[in-house]
Amino acid sequence: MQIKTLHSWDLTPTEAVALQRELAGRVDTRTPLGHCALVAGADISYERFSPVFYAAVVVVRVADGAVVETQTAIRESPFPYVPGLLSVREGPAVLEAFAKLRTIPDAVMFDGQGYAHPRRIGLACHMGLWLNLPTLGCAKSLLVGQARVPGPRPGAMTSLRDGKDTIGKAVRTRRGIKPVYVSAGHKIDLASAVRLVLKCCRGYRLPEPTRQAHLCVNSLRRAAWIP
DNA sequence: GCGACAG
DNA sequence: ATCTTGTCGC
Repeated sequence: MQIKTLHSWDLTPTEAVALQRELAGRVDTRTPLGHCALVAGADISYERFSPVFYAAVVVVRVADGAVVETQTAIRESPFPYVPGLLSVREGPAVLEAFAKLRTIPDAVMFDGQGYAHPRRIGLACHMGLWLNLPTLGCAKSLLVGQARVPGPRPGAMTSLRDGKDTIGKAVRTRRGIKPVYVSAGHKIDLASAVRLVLKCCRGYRLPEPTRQAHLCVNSLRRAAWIP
């Protein structure tokens, strides 16, 4: 798919924060999501102490969970892990994989936060601006905010709040496991994001698109392993 | 100043 | 994120 350049990625941490502050105003977290037949999941994997990133985007058919298309990219990232600046570290590699995609998904899920971010522009929001597609964040742990533990049954949820703002939802996707934290990315509202995550869960903690992307990047990394 | 801190 | 085997529980 064609991706229009939004800005340079050659940033210092300070510049990255300034960029987030100006981009945050362009994020749309109020639009209800339309029908979704194809949902993509994106993820990154790498070896400890290595700057080489293995990225993948997997398009899944919501109806049956089948993988429709997979694209990958292997790329170095000079940017360190800084809480709150994950998109600057992982974004370039993820976008390279998206550029190779031929199937345009109806929505994209990211392994990390969307709106539930200190400046309300986590990985999913930032990628949504670049891709100009509906996106959402489905994280395994919290960056900011607090939520009560949701009930034990799948589908149970509680609000994730930061001060007075509701920034996401803690969602139980499976019984007996820790909840995931869902937040809107771009061109989607929170209710739609939660609905889609639950609709994409097929017996595992993580929704199928994200789970498949995770499996993909790990096998890609191991396949590239050269002792 | 201290603690927290997506992946 | 990654380093790592078996093991307790739904």
